[in-house]
Amino acid sequence: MQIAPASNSADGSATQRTYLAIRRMIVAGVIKPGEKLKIEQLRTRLDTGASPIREALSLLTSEHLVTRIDQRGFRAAETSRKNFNEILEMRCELEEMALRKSIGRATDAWEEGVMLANYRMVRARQQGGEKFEDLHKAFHMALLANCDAPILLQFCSQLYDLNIRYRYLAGLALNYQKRDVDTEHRRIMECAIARDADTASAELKSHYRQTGAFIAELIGEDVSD
Amino acid sequence: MQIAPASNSADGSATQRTYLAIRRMIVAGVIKPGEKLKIEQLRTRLDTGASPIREALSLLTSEHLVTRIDQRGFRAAETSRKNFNEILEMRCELEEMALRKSIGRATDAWEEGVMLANYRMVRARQQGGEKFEDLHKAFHMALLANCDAPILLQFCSQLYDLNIRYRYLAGLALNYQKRDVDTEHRRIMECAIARDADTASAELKSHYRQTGAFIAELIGEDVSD
DNA sequence: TTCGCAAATAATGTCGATATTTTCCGCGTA
DNA sequence: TACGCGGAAAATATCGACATTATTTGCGAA
Repeated sequence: MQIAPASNSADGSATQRTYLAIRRMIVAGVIKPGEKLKIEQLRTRLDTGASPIREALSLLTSEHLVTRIDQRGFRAAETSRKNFNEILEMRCELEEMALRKSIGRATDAWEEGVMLANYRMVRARQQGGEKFEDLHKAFHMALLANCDAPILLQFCSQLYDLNIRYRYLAGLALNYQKRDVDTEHRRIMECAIARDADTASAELKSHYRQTGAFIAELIGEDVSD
Repeated sequence: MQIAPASNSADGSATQRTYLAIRRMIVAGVIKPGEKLKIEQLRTRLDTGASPIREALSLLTSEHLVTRIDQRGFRAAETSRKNFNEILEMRCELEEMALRKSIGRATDAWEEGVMLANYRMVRARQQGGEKFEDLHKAFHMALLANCDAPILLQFCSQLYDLNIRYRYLAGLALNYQKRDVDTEHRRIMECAIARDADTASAELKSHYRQTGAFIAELIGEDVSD
């Protein structure tokens, strides 16, 4: 098995770097919901021209992290409880689909990939580095990676980022330690590797909904849904 | 009820126009799968600068209509039977979700919107204009429009375009007349308006799968899935 | 003839400048 | 004081030009 290195972020074109940088800032809450994204401002901040920024923002618009109003520029997407609920629900539906497919086509290589991703994630938490969140996503994506449905996979990835944004905004990277999240992850992984799609799906959704319920409370905002 | 005009395509920024123009060309098969999309070429063809084209292509990349290889430019996305099957399946799943939500929240205004969209679509076919395909999409989207889940709706819209591309490539805008598609549409609409979510979903999926099976055959290509 | 290397060609990606549009501010009027 | 109308300032969107990278072409050697 070819072990992939832990993704370099310094490579690639200016557009790619800019895209990743802005996305990171929005997801991590450095840029707040609704905040204006001025080209000039980003230009100096990221030390690049207008074109890469514009392209990056266009991409982010497709991903619902940025909204665009014609002739009036870009803004970080607004957040709302309703939006959060939709993301959570969609995630449960689509990840279940992907997980079942993944398990249905299980191979040794996939198993190993999941195992490795879990190991890296757990280690990162113990070491307390900043890498944890990326590896957390990598673990969840590794579970789905075998589904052989690129579009579905991309939807899941997108929804993951939208969801994690709320976690950052709620400011509870810490809260994780209270629940025994490592155990939850291990249970999901073990069910998946044991080819038990029903239990794995149930555990996965429960995992998401527990975190989800907690965050939903913190969002304040009365609005209906 | 406010009756919306049948969408102007000449308005908006250069980026918007460019985006719509290129998307239309790819979806309609004027640009073939895998074809190189040279900036210079598009620049003269659409009479605009490089920036709007680049932005438009970035957007289309997110929608799986264009692929990008770093430092090597853009190409129209490849097609394959496997890709088609994924699109079809995703569409059935997601549109069912959206339709059920839409019906669950049914209102008079929504009913009227569906009715109107159907009327316009049927009329366009009879008159044989080029507007039919747009109005066909408008009808299907009208069914889902009430779901109150913007992300889901966008996924459906995206998948619709990906799917219809295969119909164009198979070259059977005509084939439609053989089956009584108007009746299928009417049945779906009537079930939806009658708040019968189960039957409506079943009819909708059957509608897609009938067309889908027909197209899948025409794709040739042996490949596994 | 075929292969590989190197120059020429072409295309991408990026930058800085400009025209157009929006936004902000202050002034005059009811 | 409140309102609306300009005009100034700022920001967006777009263009044309340039640097960098890929691709093709042609030449020489095995």
